[in-house]
Amino acid sequence: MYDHRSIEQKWQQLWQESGIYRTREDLSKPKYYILDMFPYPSGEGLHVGHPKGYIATDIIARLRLMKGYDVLHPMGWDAFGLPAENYAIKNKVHPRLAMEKNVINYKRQLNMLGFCYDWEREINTTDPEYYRWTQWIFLQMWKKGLAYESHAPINWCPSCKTGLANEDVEDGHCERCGTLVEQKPMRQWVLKITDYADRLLDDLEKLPEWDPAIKDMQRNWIGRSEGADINFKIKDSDQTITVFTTRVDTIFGCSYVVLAPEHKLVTALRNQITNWSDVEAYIETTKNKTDLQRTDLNKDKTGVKLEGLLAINPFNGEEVPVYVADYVLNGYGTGAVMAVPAHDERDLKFANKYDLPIKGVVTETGILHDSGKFSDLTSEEARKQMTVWLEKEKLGSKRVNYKINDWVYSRQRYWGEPIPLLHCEKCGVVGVPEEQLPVVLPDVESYEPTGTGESPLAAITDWVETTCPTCGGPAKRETNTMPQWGGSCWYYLRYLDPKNNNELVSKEKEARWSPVDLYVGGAEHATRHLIYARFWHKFLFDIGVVTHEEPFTKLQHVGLIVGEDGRKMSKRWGNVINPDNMAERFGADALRVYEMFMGPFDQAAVWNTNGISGTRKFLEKIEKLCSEQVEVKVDKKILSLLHKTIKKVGDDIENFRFNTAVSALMILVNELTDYYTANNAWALTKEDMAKLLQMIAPFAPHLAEELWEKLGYKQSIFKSSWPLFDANLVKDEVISYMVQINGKLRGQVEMPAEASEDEVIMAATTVPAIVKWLEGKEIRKKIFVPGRLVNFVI
RNA sequence: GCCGCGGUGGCGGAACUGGUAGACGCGCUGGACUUAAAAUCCAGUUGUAGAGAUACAGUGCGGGUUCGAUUCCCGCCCGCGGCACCA
Repeated sequence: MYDHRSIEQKWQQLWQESGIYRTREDLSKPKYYILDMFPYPSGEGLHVGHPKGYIATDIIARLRLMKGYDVLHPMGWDAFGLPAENYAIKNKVHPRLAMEKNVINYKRQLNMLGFCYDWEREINTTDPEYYRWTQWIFLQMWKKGLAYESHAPINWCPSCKTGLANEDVEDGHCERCGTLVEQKPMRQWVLKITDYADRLLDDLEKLPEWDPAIKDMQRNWIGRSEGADINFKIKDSDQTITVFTTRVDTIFGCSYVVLAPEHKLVTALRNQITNWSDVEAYIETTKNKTDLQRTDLNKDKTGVKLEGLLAINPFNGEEVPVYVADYVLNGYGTGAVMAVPAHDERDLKFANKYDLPIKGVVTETGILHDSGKFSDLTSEEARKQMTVWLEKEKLGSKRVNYKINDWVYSRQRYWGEPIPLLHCEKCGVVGVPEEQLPVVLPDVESYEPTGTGESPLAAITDWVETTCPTCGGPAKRETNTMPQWGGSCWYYLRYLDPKNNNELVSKEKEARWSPVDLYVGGAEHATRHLIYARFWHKFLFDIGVVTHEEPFTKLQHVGLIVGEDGRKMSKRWGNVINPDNMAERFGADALRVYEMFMGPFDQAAVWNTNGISGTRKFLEKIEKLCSEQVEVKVDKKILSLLHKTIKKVGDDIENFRFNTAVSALMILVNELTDYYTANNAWALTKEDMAKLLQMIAPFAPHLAEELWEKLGYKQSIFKSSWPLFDANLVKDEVISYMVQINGKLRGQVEMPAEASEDEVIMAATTVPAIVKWLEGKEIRKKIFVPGRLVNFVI
């Protein structure tokens, strides 16, 4: 039984005093930038699931340190956001105070687990010296026309009283509080992420070391689809309905055209529509539906025919009726579709309900018929030729559409970065001059959201009212703030040069450390933070601030740790396991090893407190084995096992197979312990026992340091070089061949590694267990796999 | 509906490019030590039959390829995650 409390405290203090984990900026060494997704410091503190990813990066960082890299492994706080603000409203304290308290607690917990962060580079998104640059980047985007003011309806959370981005809505509900989201027209700032949609999609191909699951989620979210815009002239009118379709090839089966209820043409054609009151009533009812009601797939399709209107199919001149129906979304494509009930499920439902013609034009084998001169072509070929024809006749054009929408970037809340813009009566919207940044978030009387479309900042008259830097006349500050996701879009760059007062990162530091070599975090960020950060990074590349097009070379997602009841750890279920208790009872080292041993890193794992006692026992064994130097009687087999283990542990760590690395170490320690018990001697020399400790060190740094010191080493184990394996010792001298009869294992035979095929087969036929099976049988085939097996087919 | 991931003992999970299925750990059973318990140590632990050697079955289900399949192919079932009236 070792005293983990004193050992862990001792080494944490020594590490802090020596500054051993400070990044050296040693240009003679190769760089390695390893990053965790920085946490939001919540009031509850860490639960046992949070550090899983941090443990993994800590292990890899320590391995790389020992392998001679200049390692950058920083940590910081993503500290703007709603929970701190809601806490502030409830308790009438400044959110900054709650946040500062939480940060202290988080930092204590992280240090308790022995992480090797370089705390001199700590950043906090709520620090004006930090968000000065968040505002600066926003300003550059605004100058390039990538930030624009919009009045379109957006997602509005009536409980949080703020607008939300599409990414913040889950299943029609507010991602933060679960309230049903409404559509509300509102003035807002929007970032034109759609301008980067193509690059965000195409450049995923340049990221071979990204988790494929995350890449797929991003592809899905961007949702590129290729098709064509097609113009349908309206009979007896100079207006045209442009529809978007990915299936031009089915156009000869088009039996009607549909407009979204919000489509501009509906009101523009009002005078020609003879049943306007019906149409108006329909539009009114859709307006009152929530998005969730509108997009419910199971609901009946509804719509109203626009009497008096006929649209002309440009391919065959056919006149088809026009409907308005809310199954067509105004926000996607052109807000109008051509309906082909024979080849589209949704159109079919609608056609059946309103008794519209259903005309098939493509066979099951994908060949067109009844399609004029395009008949007999394949769908694919027809799409090409028909699009060419459209462009030649000027009746339409090729078109690419995306599901991703521009990023609604303003929030009507207090605890966020002020948007650095002014509204001047004469000059319109004016950017705050760069030398006046940061626009510091002022203190307010009440943090309560107003619900008026303005943030609580609007109440501070002497902050809001200012002068226009362009004309010197009166101007008002923008009172909306940035969303939670703003500060995290670029934080990985600030770690490179956290105290730079002149630029967000210097050219030298950027060139030295960019891009991030390894980034680890939760998959829930796939379509938010990870898309936003790539978007900002590409923008920064375009304006020459960074030198790479992608910020993160390798991305690995971490699997959740769920409670012992199989549910997500939450106060609500009372299944939260606190790392403080676990570290107190079993030690930080045992907790670290356990979390890595639980299972595959990227898969969800169920917490089991019994399991941690197993890794504690493992560490006890090592402690017993290594704390006292004894006589050495070298055992060749165990020496070979040591070298195999060195190879395996090194490979496994780099490939996120921590569970099998730990298992390999357990096997080695078990062998050494058994030998020690039987012979009262080490099976390995002191130098080789030290190699065992070096392998343990990334996983259990405190115990490894302690035992390393006991073996007589004066410098930290993390200043030593990662052991190399001897390829000759990894190879087996004697191979145990399995002998099969008809593919079934019937015996084994030990042969020297250099034995020939004939020798092995010879030996195999004489194994008693095999002789029995071969007796009186004819061997039809002999299969020999070098180093593995012999199989007799009889 | 579309995309992705997964299904192996009582449990978490191993198994390299098709080659000993169940490593390692937890739990459980029996034993040693102890007045007793905890801790520790030893033995066992997929199922069926058998005292045992051993035999047969066995990696979600049904087929296939192969000397040999958890691994490859075809067709399903179930679970998880993402997207979704996206035309």
